[in-house]
Amino acid sequence: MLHDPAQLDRMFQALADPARRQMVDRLSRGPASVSQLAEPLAMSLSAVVQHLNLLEASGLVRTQKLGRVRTCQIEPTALRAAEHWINERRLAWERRLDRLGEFLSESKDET
Amino acid sequence: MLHDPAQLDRMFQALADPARRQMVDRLSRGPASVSQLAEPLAMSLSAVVQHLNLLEASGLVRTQKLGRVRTCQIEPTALRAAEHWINERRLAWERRLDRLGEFLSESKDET
DNA sequence: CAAACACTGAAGCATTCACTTCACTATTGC
DNA sequence: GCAATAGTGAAGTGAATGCTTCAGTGTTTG
Repeated sequence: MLHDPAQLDRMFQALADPARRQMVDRLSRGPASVSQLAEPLAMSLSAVVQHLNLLEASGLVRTQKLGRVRTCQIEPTALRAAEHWINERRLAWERRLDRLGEFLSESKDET
Repeated sequence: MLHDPAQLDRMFQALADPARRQMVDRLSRGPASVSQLAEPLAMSLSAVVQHLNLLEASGLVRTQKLGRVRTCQIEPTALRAAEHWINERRLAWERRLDRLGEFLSESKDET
């Protein structure tokens, strides 16, 4: 399920930028062309393309060009990998807390 | 559930660095002091403290100082917020795919 | 009390980032 | 074929990042 650490790195790096997250957000509602992605963003088309290339390199977005328009869509597997990383750490922590809680209430029973 | 966009920004920013993710990973297995966090990392203590301060500002980690040692632990609510952001986008995309699939198989039925 | 310990903070420095502009290449529509 | 469209690529710039070193500050411990 894509546990390549370098890939994970590029993914979190990609998600770190607000403009890129906004692009992912837009794409989560359906595919879009580069100019459509650019439209709500207060920056040049060129800047958007640079962000997009990063998103593609990170695996979060896939694009294909038909004629002169590049259509972009979300790659859910990559999103799932990032989600999974966070989830595992959080669960590890929470399981630890649970065990600690049990331990405390048990040792309370033993006078 | 902490939807402050600036906070989300700081969180993803914090997760973007491999050293900081390694620190979070370590903390998911239980609390640690600054020097314990620093131990596996190939950088100065000072650098680690700088990362740690970022992690704390992002809300991902909480610390408290007793005597001369600062003990750090994970703040699972923050992790959950990041997880949630990703999850929502992924689900939106997947629901869209599902609807599309239904639509296609339905229109196949109508000759 | 002195030395060791566990950080903390400021300054500096090299690299990376997020842009910009401008020039350029394919497509498409008239 | 020519103009408009959709995007690409390279170079440059200023700000942000990720370190380093070094000089502290409190806190324990022998």
